[in-house]
Amino acid sequence: MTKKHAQTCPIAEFLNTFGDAWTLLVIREAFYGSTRFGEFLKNTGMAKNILSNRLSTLLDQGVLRRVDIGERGARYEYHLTDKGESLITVLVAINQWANEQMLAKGREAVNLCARSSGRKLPKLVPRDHNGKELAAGEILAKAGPGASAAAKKRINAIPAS
Amino acid sequence: MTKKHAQTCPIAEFLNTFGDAWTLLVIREAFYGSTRFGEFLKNTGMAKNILSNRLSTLLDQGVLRRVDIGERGARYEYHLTDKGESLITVLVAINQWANEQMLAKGREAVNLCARSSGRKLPKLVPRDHNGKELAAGEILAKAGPGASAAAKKRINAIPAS
DNA sequence: CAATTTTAGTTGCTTTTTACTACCAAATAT
DNA sequence: ATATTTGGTAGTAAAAAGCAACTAAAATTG
Repeated sequence: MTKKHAQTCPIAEFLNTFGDAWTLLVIREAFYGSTRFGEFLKNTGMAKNILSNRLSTLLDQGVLRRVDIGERGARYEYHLTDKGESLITVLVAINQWANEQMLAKGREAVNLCARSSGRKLPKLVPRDHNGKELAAGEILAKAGPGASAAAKKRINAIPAS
Repeated sequence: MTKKHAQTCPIAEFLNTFGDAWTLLVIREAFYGSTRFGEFLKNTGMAKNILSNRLSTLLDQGVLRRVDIGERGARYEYHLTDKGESLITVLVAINQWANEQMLAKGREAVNLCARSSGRKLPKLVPRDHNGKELAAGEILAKAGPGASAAAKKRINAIPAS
């Protein structure tokens, strides 16, 4: 990414770190259990310098942490932090969406399942406080306390219905 | 993005279309109600040629559709298709994650709310079939019918516990 | 309806990023 | 002690992003 988004918007903020072709694949691999540089390399197929660069920013962002496992010197493993583990919801949402919308019916590539039961996870759906499913049109963005003046203006320009 | 991921993995598949700094911002804007080229341009801050390129691929992917609103000739609006609208879950997941993990406490920039009640959406969480919340470690990836041989091998290499 | 302005791009150029290959130092294995 | 693996860095060519200028068609306006 050549320039950072200046917008104070969670989506833009997210894209500043994850808005490229590889970073989420590294996260996927971390969830799959990869910890070593070479594992990430092999399982994603990315170039070494790109992986090196992405690992750095993920460390900087506190999404991964580096553990020294060297017996007679430095040798590292990369592990998800709590912040990183909390990305599971995003990964599940993307996995389910792409399985359903990008792959042919009955041709899901990877299903996420509960370890205990082995059953496929039920589909994540936005709901209101009463548990009622919400369609996209029933959801409204509201500026929060951290929104910039520009963001507030933009958000408030959205018709309330 | 300079090369497409070859992996048959929903995350990789998703990244082939959305793995860049701008595409999800265009989707965000579509949810916020932008429909015209100029609106997307102004509200995202992206370059014209990049927007043009991204709109094309989103049309190709069936995420957006183009509606001719010209009175005496062609003039277009871009609208989310059903496929596009179903991205709402991904957007909600990202919005909630970034609000919580990337912005300072109490400094949320944009909260997604139910239109009917005005209340903030409850946090999306992966659950099992009984509605029990699942931590990242309680979720397991399983190869589906569409997985390539390589993907199957990779997925099956993940320890079942 | 003629002239002006706006919209929605496209084109060409420069800068930045990616992809690829070669190289290297430290850690580990033999 | 030597060989091999691991985890990078450096250099370079190709691709993509960013930016400004240009354009054609549509909409507005007088």
